[in-house]
Amino acid sequence: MSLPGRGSEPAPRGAARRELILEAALRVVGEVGPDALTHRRVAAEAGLPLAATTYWFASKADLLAEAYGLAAERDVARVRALADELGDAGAAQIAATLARLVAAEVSGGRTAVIAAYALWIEAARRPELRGIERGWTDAYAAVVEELLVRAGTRRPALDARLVVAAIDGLQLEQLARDDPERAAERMVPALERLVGALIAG
Amino acid sequence: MSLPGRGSEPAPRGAARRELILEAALRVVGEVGPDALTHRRVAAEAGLPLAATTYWFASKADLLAEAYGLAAERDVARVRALADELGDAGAAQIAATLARLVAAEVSGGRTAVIAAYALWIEAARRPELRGIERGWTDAYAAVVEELLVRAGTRRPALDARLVVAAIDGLQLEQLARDDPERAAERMVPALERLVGALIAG
DNA sequence: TCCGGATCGGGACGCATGGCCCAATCATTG
DNA sequence: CAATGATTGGGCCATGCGTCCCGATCCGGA
Repeated sequence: MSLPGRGSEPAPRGAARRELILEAALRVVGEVGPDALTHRRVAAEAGLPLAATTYWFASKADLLAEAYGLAAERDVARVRALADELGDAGAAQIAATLARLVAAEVSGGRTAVIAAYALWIEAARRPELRGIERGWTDAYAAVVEELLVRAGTRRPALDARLVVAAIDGLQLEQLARDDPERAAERMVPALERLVGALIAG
Repeated sequence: MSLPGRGSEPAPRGAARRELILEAALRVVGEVGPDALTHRRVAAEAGLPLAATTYWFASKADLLAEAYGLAAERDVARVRALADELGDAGAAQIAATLARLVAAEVSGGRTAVIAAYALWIEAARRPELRGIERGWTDAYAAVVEELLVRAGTRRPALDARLVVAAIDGLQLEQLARDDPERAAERMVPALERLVGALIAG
């Protein structure tokens, strides 16, 4: 999304602001919702003057789309890092580690997770956002597929989609619970069961 | 939610309005989002005067909660009816039928499905709504569990949760696509694979 | 038939908030 | 030490909201 070019300039004074604003936007989306994404609120959340948001983003739609892309980028990077770490672990290991990652997101980064799904819903309503969502989901699935191949699946693509779908459903389930700290103990067995069954079959 | 007592009175003039308003509210939530749930908009959507919504519902929170309950009630009724129809079908049959049902929802009742997930997200933000969501998910899972037991699962509760999670994730995936009419052909193989693997293992 | 409470309808007030825009200010460069 | 572009502050105007109010209408019981 805003990847190309980053790092070339040392982010003088403005570019850093840009990211500050995007992060504030994600926080607002997570805490209140996309409809609350007003210039004023985002600026306040970022601790910046009102004009800062209108200055850096042409429209609210731009701001939303870029924030969406940033969230996707970061999330995919997180799984990819985990996949690289995992090396050639077994099925159970993979499932448990993956489950612990997503459970940690739901416990610790609750707002970010809520923002992710809120944006997903928004993409369902606005076609121009769907590309971002599909990119996110596909990239995520690609990493999972890689893991499942190492574990020995016979239907890599299909199984990866299933695992990703299950992760999303389980995360959603956890979001409606009051004890996020127990997310891991609920998700680990579920994913172990799922991956185990898929590998076996 | 509004189950008890329904059917006893023939829904005079007011009670019908009440439901009309709730349906309009769900439509608004699906099309625009929960933040757009204002008296004016809901009244307009229902084709009723502004005063109608304030008359029948004390607050927006009440309206939202009752609409949420209604959506849950109807959705669960739909799966239950399907489960009753299915009788003692095999695993593949169960998976395919279930997949076709949820695919049909995403194709035909897109707005309602979006509303369902939008409300779910809202429940993640507001603890007072979480009970409704858990009731919905649990009731749904109970029906699925019944089906899976008939199919011969060894881990009914866990597998039911997994199937429900996968359904949610897959529905969400479909919502971000532009060709909802193909939802069935994407969901049927996935659920068949999932249920097959779970039964086998 | 008549009555009183329930129900319905339209409108007006006051308030909060949003996007937009412009003039003032600041920082860096040449 | 200008000059140019980045940045900020704040005001303007429109929109939309919740709430309240009062009169019209309906309906079942006395």
